[in-house]
Amino acid sequence: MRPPAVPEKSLAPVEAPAAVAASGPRRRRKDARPSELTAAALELFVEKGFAATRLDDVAKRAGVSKGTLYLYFDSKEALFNAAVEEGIVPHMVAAEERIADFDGSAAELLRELLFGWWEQIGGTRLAGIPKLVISESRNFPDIAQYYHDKVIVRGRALLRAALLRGVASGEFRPLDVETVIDVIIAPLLMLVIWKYSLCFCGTESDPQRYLTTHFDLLVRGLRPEGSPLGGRPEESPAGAGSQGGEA
Amino acid sequence: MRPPAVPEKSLAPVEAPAAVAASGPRRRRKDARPSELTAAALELFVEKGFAATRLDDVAKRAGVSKGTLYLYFDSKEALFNAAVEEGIVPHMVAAEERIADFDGSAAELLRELLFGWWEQIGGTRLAGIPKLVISESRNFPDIAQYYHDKVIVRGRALLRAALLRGVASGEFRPLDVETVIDVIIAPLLMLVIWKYSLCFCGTESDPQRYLTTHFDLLVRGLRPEGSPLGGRPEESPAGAGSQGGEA
DNA sequence: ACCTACTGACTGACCGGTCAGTAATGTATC
DNA sequence: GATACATTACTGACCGGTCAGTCAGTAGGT
Repeated sequence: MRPPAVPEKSLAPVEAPAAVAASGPRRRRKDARPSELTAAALELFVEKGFAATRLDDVAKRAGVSKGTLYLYFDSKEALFNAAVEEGIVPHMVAAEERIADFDGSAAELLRELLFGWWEQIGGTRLAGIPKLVISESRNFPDIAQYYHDKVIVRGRALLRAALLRGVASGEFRPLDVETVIDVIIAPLLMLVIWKYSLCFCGTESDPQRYLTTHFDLLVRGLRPEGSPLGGRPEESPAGAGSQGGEA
Repeated sequence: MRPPAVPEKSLAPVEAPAAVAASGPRRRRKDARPSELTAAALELFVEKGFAATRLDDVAKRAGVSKGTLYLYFDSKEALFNAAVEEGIVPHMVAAEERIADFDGSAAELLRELLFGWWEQIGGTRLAGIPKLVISESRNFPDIAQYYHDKVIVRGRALLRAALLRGVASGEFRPLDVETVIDVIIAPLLMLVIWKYSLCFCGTESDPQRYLTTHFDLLVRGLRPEGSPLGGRPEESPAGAGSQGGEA
């Protein structure tokens, strides 16, 4: 009836269980399993979306069977929650700690936030999470709410602190702070969304230049009327190597 | 066997066939059907995503049965394509025409592009399309490619023209034009994505202020060193009513 | 021998897609 | 203006494949 040997080798030629391959024959991994599963799930959810991701594929990518998945998670949705949560929270905490004891100008703090975000989130595989949340938030409002509370609110707080510091010191002009925060965040999100959605489209200017241009436009736009470009001297005209891109 | 009168009234209590309701008993609508169906499909695809949208629901919302749907479209994917295409192309053409015979400063042209986009796309139900494309592009690369060719490329061309005009006239400093385009577009896309994904989260600063802040930051960031704020006098400090928003 | 992590065949619901049938409308004939 | 036939827009029960979730059973560890 069914092939006796070669249990699942014939299928899954591409997505071999990368995370697990070298860990002995197979069994006895109760402690490591959940994170292996959430990691595999996160990849596939980002890639295909929630509804189009099959749990068989998640299990296969983690190197186990679907049954095992249900030993650790009650449902597909629970797995989804766990994958998002596990991916996010530790990094938010880390970011807050890094920023807490930062001393420097407001522009430098802003720069640290932007490029630090790229180092820790935007440039890693975690960058798929925003796209995932955006895609699925209508179907999973609680995920969106969780993401909002645990990521958006806290991220905005970090930016708000930097902006208010700049305004207080006179480094920035008076601002509609909350709206400026939106305008700062948007290009960051688009950067990762682009990467996970339309990346193939050729127009792939490198993120460093993109971030630099964004930061440069920003500090020029924020400083008071007639004020010179402050900050470190070594990053002088920044962002614009005159005519960089593909015209 | 089936209820003779009240053909499908009992179902669909919420999503009544709004577009069709008042058009006589029901039949003989061959010409109007396709656009009714694509409109219903677009709404549901935006709302739930492609995979999670059921064709029964699309048909129900358009006030017909699923069978009828297959008289006009070969498959779910064909419906998806048609919905996206029908929603987009006419508006791109219109935008290009409106811009073609625009005379004014580069900043004014930029302003026209931003706010015109909001009038024609961002503020309408078409705004759901970018979210849809982003969510599904991995699963439907041809849709993404189509969107890229017919919307992104042409939209970028409009912005490019405005920026190059400004650089040529000295109104803007020399720029990494392509990257600046990215930075201009990103907040626009995020505005509509936000609306269709995380809108419930309370932080709903109105789009007009958001666009104004974005535009204001932009022209300040783009103008050459030491240049005064040009453009119309009546929009003087713009974007920042000092401390507008919440907190 | 017992435990326990794990398996994978199974099921039941769901949904894309089909098609035989139905009811309006149009048209021909008287 | 009525009756019969033809056409066409549409219906909804049905089918087959897919997949989330289950559970009796297996195999490694102790």
